[in-house]
Amino acid sequence: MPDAKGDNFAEQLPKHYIPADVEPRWLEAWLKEGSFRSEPNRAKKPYSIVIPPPNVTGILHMGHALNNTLQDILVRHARMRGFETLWMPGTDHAGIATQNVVERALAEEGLHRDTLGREEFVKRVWQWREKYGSTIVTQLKRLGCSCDWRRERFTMDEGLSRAVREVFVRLYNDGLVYRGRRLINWCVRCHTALSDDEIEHEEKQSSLWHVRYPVKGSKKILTVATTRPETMLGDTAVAVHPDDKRYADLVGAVVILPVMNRELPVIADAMVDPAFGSGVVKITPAHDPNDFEAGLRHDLEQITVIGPDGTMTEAAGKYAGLDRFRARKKLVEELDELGLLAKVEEHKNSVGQCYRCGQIVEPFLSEQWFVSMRPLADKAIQASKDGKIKFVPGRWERVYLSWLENVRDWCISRQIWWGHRIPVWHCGACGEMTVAVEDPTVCSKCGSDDIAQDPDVLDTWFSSALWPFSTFGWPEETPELDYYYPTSVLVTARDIIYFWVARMVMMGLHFMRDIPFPEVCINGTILDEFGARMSKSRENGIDPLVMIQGGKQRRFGKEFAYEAYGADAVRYTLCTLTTDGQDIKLSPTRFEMGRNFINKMWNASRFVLMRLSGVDQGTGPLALEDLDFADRWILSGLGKAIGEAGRQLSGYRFHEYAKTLYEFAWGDVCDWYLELVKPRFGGDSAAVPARVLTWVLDNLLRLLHPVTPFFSEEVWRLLAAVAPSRGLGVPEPAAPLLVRAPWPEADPSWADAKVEADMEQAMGVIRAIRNIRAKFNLSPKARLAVTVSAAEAGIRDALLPLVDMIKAQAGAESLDLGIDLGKPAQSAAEVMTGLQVYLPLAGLMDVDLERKRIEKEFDRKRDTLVRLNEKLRNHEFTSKAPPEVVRREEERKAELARQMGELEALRDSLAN
RNA sequence: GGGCGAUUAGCUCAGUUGGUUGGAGCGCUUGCCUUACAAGCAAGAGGCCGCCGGUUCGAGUCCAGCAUCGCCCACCA
Repeated sequence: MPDAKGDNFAEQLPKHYIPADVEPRWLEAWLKEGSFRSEPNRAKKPYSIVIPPPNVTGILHMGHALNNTLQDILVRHARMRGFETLWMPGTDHAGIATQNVVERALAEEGLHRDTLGREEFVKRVWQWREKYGSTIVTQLKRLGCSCDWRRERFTMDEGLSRAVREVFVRLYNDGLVYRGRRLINWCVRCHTALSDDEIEHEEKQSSLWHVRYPVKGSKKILTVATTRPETMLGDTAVAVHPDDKRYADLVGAVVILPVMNRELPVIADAMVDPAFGSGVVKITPAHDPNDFEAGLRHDLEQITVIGPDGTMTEAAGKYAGLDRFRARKKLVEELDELGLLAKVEEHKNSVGQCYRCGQIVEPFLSEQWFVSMRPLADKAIQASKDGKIKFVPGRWERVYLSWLENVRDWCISRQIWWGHRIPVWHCGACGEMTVAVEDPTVCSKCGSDDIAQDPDVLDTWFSSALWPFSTFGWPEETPELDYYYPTSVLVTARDIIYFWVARMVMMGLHFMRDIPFPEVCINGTILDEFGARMSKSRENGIDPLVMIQGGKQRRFGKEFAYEAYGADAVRYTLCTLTTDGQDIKLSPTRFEMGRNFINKMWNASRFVLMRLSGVDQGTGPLALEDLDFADRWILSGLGKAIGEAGRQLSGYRFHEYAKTLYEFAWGDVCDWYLELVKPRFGGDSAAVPARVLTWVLDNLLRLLHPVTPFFSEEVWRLLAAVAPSRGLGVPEPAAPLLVRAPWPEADPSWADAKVEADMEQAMGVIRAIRNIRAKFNLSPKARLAVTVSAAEAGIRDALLPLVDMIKAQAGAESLDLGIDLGKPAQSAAEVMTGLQVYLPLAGLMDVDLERKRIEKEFDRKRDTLVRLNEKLRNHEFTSKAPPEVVRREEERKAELARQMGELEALRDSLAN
């Protein structure tokens, strides 16, 4: 660790902040000190967050960076506020995603899971996880995430697996888990069932084929419209609307299914929309959800013509063995040749695709396990309606509710190998199912030992749904579960409101009899600089690690090199961009903003450290009278900033929090206070400004810590070397580590509206002088004689004690302050609220330029005055607007008139 | 088909409960290597707040409609 000793150590500090020299060091130190550890502690209030567990296959992307930065800000803030704070980390086994990744890796070695066998394959996945599964965890640490890493969990851990089994068995016993032969979504590539939520719908241009079905024993033809002709091979009926007069006589008749020459009954069912197509629908119970239902109503046969691998089955006759899309093409050709293709229309329809591999999914009839959602969902709806769960922004509550209100039963069985095996054993002897938490050895009914465990595994989201309590040891009644549940808030992205948030609420309410979190903070989605989602195929992603550590990155077909902005800069930038859950258009250059801010803070800190070394700050309390005007002003600002920062964080207004710090730190402290304090470090007057400066920096670091933990911790350490004890009262030793230091509190006595107003006035004068300097291109070194003419005594008196300060900041040799002082000859002027500033420019002034400037100013004010006069003459306004508004406008009018008078006089004086 | 979000400076975005003269960062212009910082300092230019109505003494802000873009949902044979 770089030395922080010796009087001039601060001068040795680099002029640019170098995150790479700082961040890894603190990472290690915090972990070594156990700074993020948490234990149940009855003496303190708990604050807990469970991390949205990233997939073990995952590598950190910008969405993670944003989501986890926000969580870390909340967690660090809570920790500093004195809560017993736990951020619970972990990863998700991500069944299908991980299986796919490992299958691809095996394919590179020429291996396939089927040749390895289930046991060996699962072993390989575990090995893969051992090797690569901690990648994202390391990356989260690098980002600065202050999780209690000792407690890291994995959804396939022993404990969590136990929770999964327990939940399954209890739900089964409650009648909320059941098995059934249903039409589910089937991915022909992943070879598994999927839940409705795992399907992504995409609108595609397709065709609507009209096919002629001859009526048996008649010359009549029924024309049927379909978007999926290949499924007609599995038709078991055609249907018309019961009230459709066109076909009333045909109900009960029989049609001949083309190609297959199967006889199909014509049935009447209200599901048919007579206005669509010909008003006749083919019924394919095994390949369409509507038809499936209709098939049940009419007791129709279910013929599966498309198999699990996406090829046609034996039931498809001569099309057996053909890929489903080839079969479609050939079948359409055959129908055309037979003269049975009435017409083909353009048609848009949405096609369901697997969210993991993108393959078009098939409705597929099979035996699956389901969770009965209605009773669980109703509780989750009630929790929200009772206000027990609040969404931020609130609009997401409706999204959550509409899903719950329309939710259908959840297909939870997956025909893959990586995941929680369903705890059900089928008896070969009697067919009974034994559902048990512990592996049984014999059938629960007949006692036979000829039992085999169900081959299916559970949907990944089944175990994720238990995350807020399974991670704390449920079903055991652990101290953690008791202490940290419910958690304090959930921070996540909107695309998993259904998958995850709603299901956690359902499971939490059912098994813990309490909500898992009272608030759900939904952060925006990170998009590229053109507003597109980041994806590998678009090559538009921005790697957070590259932004943090620097390096090369391919984007849009080109390779770019980036400097190391540092984790703090990435965090700060993301924080400022987070406004009310809006999506974020991001480009790599945005991180310069965070880098610049931290660099500015670094240099301000260097300045303070350099000034402080060797200064005796004293040991007694400072009285307000001891303080300079500038000290009073910055303390007043500090108090406001502390209040603001805390309020904004409590309301999840991350952007406002960052902005508050930016304005106070860069605007007030750097641009003004540091400049004001400089002259006071010359002689022996340094004790007071040193104390205040130390205190301001101390507080600022604490305010910054949640968002820029590394930088602030580093400066905290450096500050301790020159000012181990701090405070405006009797100085007290600072906390050894900032990460555990208390969140600042504002002393109400700091607030001083008069000081702030006077400072505002003085700043105006300083800016006016600088403005004139710039306008007339005066050398920065030119020492000027300034005249400030106040309109009234109050203004003069307020400025009187600040004359030296104004002179110093504006670079004035002299400053003549008085009431209604005339304009010195050949001077430029600035007319401001309550006063004029004059600057003599003998020989330097361009009279025409100055006249134009004055006239422009005058015209602008006149226009305003005209509008203001109209407003004030309007009786509606003066009678209806609140009196203080009217009064304010009256005052404004008077001031405007005064300023116009001054401008007029100025213009006239120019003529002379 | 239903719902949600967005539309404000050249770009990316803030804008609290309606109330003086609508802000920031980047970019741009001018001048500065001023002993914390050129990743900086100082000064400045740049806005019919998407369009059209309405409510109101007063609308970027509230209401209705329209347009454009984006997202989500939906059993759209």
